[in-house]
Amino acid sequence: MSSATKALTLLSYFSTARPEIGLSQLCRIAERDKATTYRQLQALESVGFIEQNPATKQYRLGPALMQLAQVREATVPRKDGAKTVLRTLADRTGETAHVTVLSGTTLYGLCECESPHHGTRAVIDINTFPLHATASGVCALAFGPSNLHAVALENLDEFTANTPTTEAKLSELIEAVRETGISHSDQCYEIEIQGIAAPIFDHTGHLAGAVAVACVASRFTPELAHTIKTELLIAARDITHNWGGTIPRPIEQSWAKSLTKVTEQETAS
Amino acid sequence: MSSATKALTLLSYFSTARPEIGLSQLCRIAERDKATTYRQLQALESVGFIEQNPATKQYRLGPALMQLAQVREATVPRKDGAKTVLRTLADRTGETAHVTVLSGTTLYGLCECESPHHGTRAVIDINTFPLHATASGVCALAFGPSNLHAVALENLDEFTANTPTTEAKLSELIEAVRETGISHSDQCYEIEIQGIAAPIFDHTGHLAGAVAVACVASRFTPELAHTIKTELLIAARDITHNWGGTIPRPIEQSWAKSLTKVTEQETAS
DNA sequence: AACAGAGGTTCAATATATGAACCAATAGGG
DNA sequence: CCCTATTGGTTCATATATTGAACCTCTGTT
Repeated sequence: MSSATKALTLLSYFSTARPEIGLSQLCRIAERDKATTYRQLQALESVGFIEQNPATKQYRLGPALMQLAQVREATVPRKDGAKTVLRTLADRTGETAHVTVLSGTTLYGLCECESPHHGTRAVIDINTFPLHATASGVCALAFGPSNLHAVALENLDEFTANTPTTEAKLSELIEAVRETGISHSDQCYEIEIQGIAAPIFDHTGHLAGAVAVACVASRFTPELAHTIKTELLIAARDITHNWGGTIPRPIEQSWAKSLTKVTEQETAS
Repeated sequence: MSSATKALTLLSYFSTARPEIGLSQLCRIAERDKATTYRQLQALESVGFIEQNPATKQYRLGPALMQLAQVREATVPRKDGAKTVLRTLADRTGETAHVTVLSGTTLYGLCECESPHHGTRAVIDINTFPLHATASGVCALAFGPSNLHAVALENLDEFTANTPTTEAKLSELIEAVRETGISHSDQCYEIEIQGIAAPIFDHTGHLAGAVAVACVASRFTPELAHTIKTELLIAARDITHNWGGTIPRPIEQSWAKSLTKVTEQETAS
């Protein structure tokens, strides 16, 4: 881990829940030395990545991030192309929808949209999604570059009793997703949360990310699952299109198959 | 300069004009060693600040910036509170409007809005504003913390023939701004561009940034200047309000005085 | 086939990061 | 009013991570 990486990592401790952090506090959270941390904060401040609240002496994220994010979005317009679709998805399903983007071997959260339909709802409060324990992650494993597999196996943390912590279990999940084109995580990351995800592709035909719905488990019924899957596929197509990509033929075929199957089950019951 | 700072500085070479940069190209632009630059890019990529376009192998800004910017805006909502005001300002003046924020001793560009009224228009393509050579910068010097002065004097680059490059000339400008509450830069940074700026304050009563209009010099008339000043003061009040601050009494008084003076001049001519 | 340019890698030299201990200032408690 | 426990910030010898010239490998051009 380079010193630059270590300094940058400090930024990840800031969140909407904890927007300002003091020096000592940050040292405790990050389990770092005070002198080092202080100097790293100075370095970050000098380039505008953080700034110090003059009143409290606490640190918070800085203005340079706004510019860079603007350039990023102008370069790779992901957020704009996802936001409206996400809102529709959240609205039609009544559950929290979110989009992740794959960069290298890491799956980053891009955008989240909660539905106002229910009082209780899932809140997505993670920055990087564990590949093995989330619907979006397994989706990436199923359709993303093959080197993701090794990365996933290196980190099989057990978040809940349902988390797949063995290669066998994970491969089984991945195989199922490859067949249906839709990923389903039954409380693998968080208890009480069911996740369903579909892949998004870029103009090169590679996996660009995933769109997912996080559903409170107690509300989860076969009917809702069907609605979510239907809407999810629409959203995945729309976002893929907005990002300038196209859904690969095999994926579209597996989607067609799995949706009719679901419908048959529905009508049978 | 710490190694982290050096790595972070690489990010500033990315812009909407040059969104993707290859390794060799970046080395030339930044005048850096290839091996070092490569490792720094790796470090930046590992934390999602940049990513490599798999097709071209070129680097571009990464997705982690989007999240951080989101947290920053949730923490210190600057952009939202400026955008609509800026649009109105650009619309009513017919010129390009922009907002800068002061962080430490650096003045960062936050947001820009061009007016569609004219074919030729000013484009704000800088990230950090020189304190001595821009209307916003002199505004910050006039009403910001006193330590800015020393920073400004350390860097009196001559951009045009009009740029104030001596302490005396700069002090003269600052004094004028302190009296009128409005800063005017007559082609100090870029030839053919007139800048007019007004200060913005935060809830602690300290200077938070500036709002400015960049006007193509050939269109600049006393009438337009008057319009710009009038609208600028409205914008400064609105943004200050949106950022939870208030305009200090003395500033409001100097504004009242300088606007009536301008009006007198207008009517006299 | 030879060449030029790209991205990426190696290793010794050395500049840079590190952290225990230390200061100064502030806030609360007895 | 002193004592203690915080805080943010600083110092300096030590040791570790950064550096860059030279090198490799691959790709497209002449």
